[in-house]
Formats: sequence, C-alpha cells, structure tokens
Amino acid sequence: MTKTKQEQSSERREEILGIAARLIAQRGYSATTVRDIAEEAGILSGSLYHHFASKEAMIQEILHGFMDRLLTRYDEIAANATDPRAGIDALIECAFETIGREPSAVGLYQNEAAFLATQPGFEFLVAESERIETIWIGQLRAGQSAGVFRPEGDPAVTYRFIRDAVWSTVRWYRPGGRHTVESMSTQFLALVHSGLDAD
Amino acid sequence: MTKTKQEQSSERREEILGIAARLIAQRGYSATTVRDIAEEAGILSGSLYHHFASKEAMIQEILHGFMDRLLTRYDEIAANATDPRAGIDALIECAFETIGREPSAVGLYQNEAAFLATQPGFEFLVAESERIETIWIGQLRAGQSAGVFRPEGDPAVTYRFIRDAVWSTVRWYRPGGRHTVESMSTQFLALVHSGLDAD
Amino acid sequence: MTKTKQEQSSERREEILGIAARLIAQRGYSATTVRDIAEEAGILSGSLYHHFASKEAMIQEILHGFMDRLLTRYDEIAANATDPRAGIDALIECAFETIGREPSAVGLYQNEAAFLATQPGFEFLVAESERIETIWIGQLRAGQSAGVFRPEGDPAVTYRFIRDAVWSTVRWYRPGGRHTVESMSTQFLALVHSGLDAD
Amino acid sequence: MTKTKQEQSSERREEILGIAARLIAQRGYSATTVRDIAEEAGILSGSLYHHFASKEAMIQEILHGFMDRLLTRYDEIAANATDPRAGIDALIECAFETIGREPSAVGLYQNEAAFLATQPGFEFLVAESERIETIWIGQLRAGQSAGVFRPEGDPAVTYRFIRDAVWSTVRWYRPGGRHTVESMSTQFLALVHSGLDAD
DNA sequence: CATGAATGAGTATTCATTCAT
DNA sequence: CATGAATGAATACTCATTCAT
Repeated sequence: MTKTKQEQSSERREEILGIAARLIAQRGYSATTVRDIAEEAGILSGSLYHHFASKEAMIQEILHGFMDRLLTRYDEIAANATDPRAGIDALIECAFETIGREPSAVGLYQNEAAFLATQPGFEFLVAESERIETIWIGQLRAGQSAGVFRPEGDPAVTYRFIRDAVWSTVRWYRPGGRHTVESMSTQFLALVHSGLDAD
Repeated sequence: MTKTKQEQSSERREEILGIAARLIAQRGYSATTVRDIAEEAGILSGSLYHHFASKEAMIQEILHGFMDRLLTRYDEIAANATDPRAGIDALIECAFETIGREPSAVGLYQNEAAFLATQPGFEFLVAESERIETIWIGQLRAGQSAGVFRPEGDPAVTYRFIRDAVWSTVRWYRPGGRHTVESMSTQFLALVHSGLDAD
Repeated sequence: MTKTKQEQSSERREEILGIAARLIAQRGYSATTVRDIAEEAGILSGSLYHHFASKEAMIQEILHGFMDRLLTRYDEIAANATDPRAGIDALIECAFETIGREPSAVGLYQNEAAFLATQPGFEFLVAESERIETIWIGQLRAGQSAGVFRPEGDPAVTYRFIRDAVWSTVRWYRPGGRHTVESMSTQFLALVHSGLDAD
Repeated sequence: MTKTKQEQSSERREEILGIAARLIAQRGYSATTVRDIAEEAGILSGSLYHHFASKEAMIQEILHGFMDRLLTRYDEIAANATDPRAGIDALIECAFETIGREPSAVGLYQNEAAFLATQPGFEFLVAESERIETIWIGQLRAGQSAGVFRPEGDPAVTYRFIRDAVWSTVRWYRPGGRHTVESMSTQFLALVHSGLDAD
C-alpha cells in the first residue's frame, strides 16, 4: 500500500546505505544510531526517513543486496566450474574479492547476520545462507567423490571452517598493509589445499 | 567507604555473570539490557547494582576472567610443548575445549571484543590478545624453522586463519548434535595439517 | 506580495477540503496528518501548501464555511417562522438535513469544536455558536410565552439536550440503512413534542 | 509473560490515571502527550513507564474501568427494575450521577470511544457498548409492550437520542453553576417523558 | 540484599512546514 | 502546480543508573 521507495535507487540512497553499512560494520547494529548515520551523511536524523522507512529497512536493504550479489556470483561459479578443485578455488577467491570490494557489507554480515536471522523480517538471511551452503558443500562433496579431496571429514563442517576463516579476515585485514586481498587468497588456498605440514 | 565487591566472589555474582554472558553472547552487548539480565536472575534491575558497579563492569569482569583463564592454559601449553606440532595441536585442542566449557564467554568475546577493544577501560583486551598471538605465532615459526611446517606463508596470517576458524565454531556448534567438540577438534586438526587434497 | 489564495476558490481547493473534512471527522484533527490528506488527494504533502497556508487554515476554512451556511439557514428559518412550534420543527429538520448533506463537517464540528474553541484563531466558533443558541432559545422561549410549550424547564438546557441529540446522530447514522435522515427527523420530532409516555 | 502491574492498584497509579483522564477529556487522546500527563503528575515523562506500559495502556485501563463500573450499575438497575418506566428513569438518573461522579471518564468516553473502538486492543468497547444498548433497549421495548410508552418509534433510535443527549451534557455542564446534576436529571426526565408540548 | 520509584539522557520515529527545482 | 529533499521540533518510549525505604 504505502509505496516503499526501495526500488528507485537514487544516488543519495546508495550513498547513505554505504555510510550506514560502514558504521554498522564498525560499531554493530544496535550501537549505531540513526543520528550517527544521518550526521555522517550531513543531514538531520529525521531526514533519513525521507529515504528509508526505518533503521531496520536500511539494514535489510544492505544485507539483501549483499547476499543477492554474492549468490549471483556463486551461482555463476558453480555453473562454470570445470572440476571441484577449481570450483572451490573460485569460490574462495570470490569471497576474498568480495571482502576487498565491499568490506562493510561483509563485516556487517559477519557481525549481525546470526542475530538478525532470528528476527522477523530477516527470513531471507536463512534462506539465502542455505543456498550458499548448498553450493559450497556440493563442490566439496563432488571433490571427495572424484577422489581429488580426502574422503574423511564432514563436508558441512569443512565448509564452515573455510567460510569462517575467510569471512573473518574482514575483521583484521586492512588494505594498504603488508598483504593484499590476492596474497591472502593465495596463502589461504595453499593452506586449505596442502595443510601446514611439510611433506 | 565504598568497597568494591569485586573480590567477595559470592556464588550469586557468578550466577549473574553467567546469565549476563549467555544473554550478551546471544543478543550482543548493547542489545542486552540490564533489565534482561536482572529479570533472568529473578531480581529487579536496580538490584543488580548491589553486585556490580555497572553494566560495563560486568562485561569487563566476564572478558577479563575468560582471557586470564585462557592465557593461563596457553602459557602452560607453550611451556610444556615438546615440539611445535604437538604445541599447535594442544593449543587448538585447548580452544575447542574452551568452546565446550564456556561457550557464552567465547561467543561474547568473538562478537564484542573487536568493538570493545577500542573503548576506554578495555585496554586489557588488546594487551592479552597480543600475548596470545605471540604464543601461537611462536609455535608456528618454530615449526617452520624446524622444517616440520611448510616454509611459505606468513605465520601471522596463518595464525588468524586458524584462530578465526576455531573460535567461529562457537556460533554454529550445538552440543548434542552430530558432532562433539572432540570430533570437531579432530577434523580441524586433520584439515589444518594435511589440507583438503588427496595425495 | 504573499497573496492569500483563500479567495480563488478553485475546484481543487474544495475537493481537498472535502477530503480533509472526511478524514478529520473520522480520526480527529490531531490524529489526521497532512500526509494523510495529501495522499488521499493524490499529491505530496508539501504540495498542499500551494493551496492552503497551513493545516490549521484548512480546518478553519471548513468550520467557518460550515457555520456560515448553517447560520444563514437558521436566520432564514427564524425570520420566516410563523409560530414557535413550526420554528423549532424547521430548525430540527434543517439540522437533520445538514447531517445528510454534509456529514463530515457536522462530525468534525461535533468532535473538535469544543477543543478548538479554546485555541487562538478559532474565536469565531464561540461567536457563531452563541448566535445559533440565541435563535433556538428565542423560539423555545416564545413557545413557552405563547403557551404552546410547557412552562417548566430552562430553555437553555432544553436547547442543549435537543442540539446534542440531533447532532450526535451523525456519529451513528449511516445512509442506506434502515433509516433515512427524514425518518429520523420525524421520529425525533415526535419524541421531542410528545415524549415517551402513552397518554 | 511480562508482568503488567495493571492489578496492583497503588494510589500513585490511580492518581496518574485521574490526571490522564482529565487531560485527555479536555484535549483529546492524540493531542494529549505523555509529557503533559507526567508534568501534571510532577514527574518526568519517562517515569510514567514505571507505572504503565504505554499511553495506550493508560487509556485502556481508564475506559475499561469506566465501562465495567457503568455496566455493573446498569445490570443492577435492570435486575431490580419493577416496571419499564422506573427502569428507564433509573438508567437516566444513573447516567447523570456518573457524569457528576466521574466527568473526565465520561468526557473521554464521549470524545474518543468511537475512534478507539476501531483500533486493535479496544474490542472491549464494542462488546460492552452492545451490552449496554441491550439493557436500555430492553426497557424501552418492555415499556412499549406494556403500553406505558407510545408504540411508534424505533427503540434503537430512541435509545441513541436519549444516550447522546444525556452523555453530551458532560461537555457543557459545570458544577457550581445554575444547575446541579439532579436538576438536569429532573428536567431531562420531564422532557423525555412528556415532551415539549403543553397539553 | 532487594524493592520500587524516579531520573536524565538518549532512541527511533513522526510531522507540519519550507523551498529550490 | 507539483516534486522531493530537507528541517526542526516534538513524540512515545527505553535504559542505565540512583537512592530512600
């Protein structure tokens, strides 16, 4: 009934969403006030409501956008993967690239998704997480069947180890330091494929 | 006159801290109100202030206790480790045990430490985290020097991959399910030592 | 420079005033927002200010128009009344007709006039109400003097009983139901003239 | 779950409810702010929430109490009425007494009930209003059957004329003036029984 | 030790209004 | 005439904290 402007993506909206994502990634959802966001955007907090229906609507839009983009990429990778090893590598590389491209959204997702998933209006988080999980586990299982990955180990658990290690880098990786997203990606691939041990 | 009651560690205090840890781990620090905690403890929120100076004091005590216990164990492990491989294994096993023993504290640490570390009164978080990091990286570096670990890879980055993968399990591991803390520990050790790839 | 547009009574103005009257009659003055009104009119709330100086100006215009039309009719009735009984009947019938013709204005008047009368800018409400009261009480008193109405009873109180019973019907009368404005008028006249009791 | 204190009627609660009823009766529900109420009670607006869950909860409690008391009295009257004439008289006298005893609640009911009845949480208004209507119409119909009231006229409409005329007096009756509640009651009974006309 | 009443600063949100385009 | 972005003040409500009892 009441027309949400969710679809008419003006630049101003995107700008504000970017600010919100950054602040929420830094401080957490409930520790970030709409005043904080508005102030950073150079307007009064009430004026935010010209663009968004609520604080909740903002984070929903951020998370929904993030997950949709991610799933699109993952789907493409899964569709084009020639073999499971290449598939897993591409998924990992894609995750690291995503950290480089939109660290705020990743950080926010990493910090808040678990809690928000239990809240009404965020059911999409569970649904899309499961689709992502299916893609990853599919590659891992295919690799085990093909004999390119070790047969022992629950793929669901392995997936979570990999996922958490990769996404968590967003908390400590700072561009411009000793490492790039690519170098971390490389190092992670080496570790995950061959392990720590020397032969 | 005003005597800090921090030392008279009555059972009631511990009970309340446990409740607080659990709630904060579930909902986050700022989303958990002192009323929530008091209600769960069966008292009124004002009465909490008979036991603790402030909400901040509660989380400080929780985190300080957690990190002190952890560091004590890590120090012991480092002191007794016969070789780097055994040392790393013991550290990883210790972390998984800690997840089993005090999941609330781990969860809370995992969710809130990064933000709280930037706040006044939480400087100890940075200090103790650095000591922990030193212990881990020491073992990794020793393993590389001894030739038991592959020489390539920045040990600081490897440490963070391992740390994040391990601690993050607290977010999805539920006792009583398909896996135990021990089985996850075992699977993780296999992955980290030998990697995914079949020989 | 700033010319009040009160005089250029475009159809659009009247249309918007009608919408405003209806909404305010339903929800009350302060519970009706200018956004509600604008939305119903198919424009944005800011655009209302092209037609009216303020929300207050809108309700002033509605009420002023309503009372002016009513007074005009009452004046005519009082001027033409051949005897007090006919006069009272005509006043009552006129009120019921008004309810049929402009129920929103009546409802809004019924709900809001008492409060608004105490607010600056609404002094006309008191003044016109008094003129109306004078007309009614004049007829009642004339009837008592002429012996056609019972001599006991304070005409001022009788007037208010009648006025409130009549105007209040706007709250529950719905056209298209069992009763018409005329049938209610008839029943009310019977009650007010002869009372409940059988002879 | 969350214990509403609705039942533990401290004096403070009653005092605040009285203030709220008075202000809301004067200005209307949405024009009365919780700040207004708190200020009049000599506390800060936030402190109101120690006593009541919300502004809505306050008006619900006021209206519920009012209607319950009224229905109790009406039920008693209907149970003890020896004949319909006496029954109607007692109902009317009871209403005028109620105006004298709790004018704020009556005024608030008169002004806000129609709108609030459409809102969630106020379903009891409709239910109790219908029970009241049943009692009144029962007496009117019994009087018609017994031949003590004129047979013409829809009792449902007659009831509403009487109800509105009586309750509306709360808007203009001021104690200490020319009339008392009793004298108004007397005058109203004379009008409603015998009508305006001299024999 | 606990209650219950209160504070005071803050939170998200609403709303009448303004104004450049 | 209308839009869309913004203001600024107000609104209901929350929450950590205090304190007399």
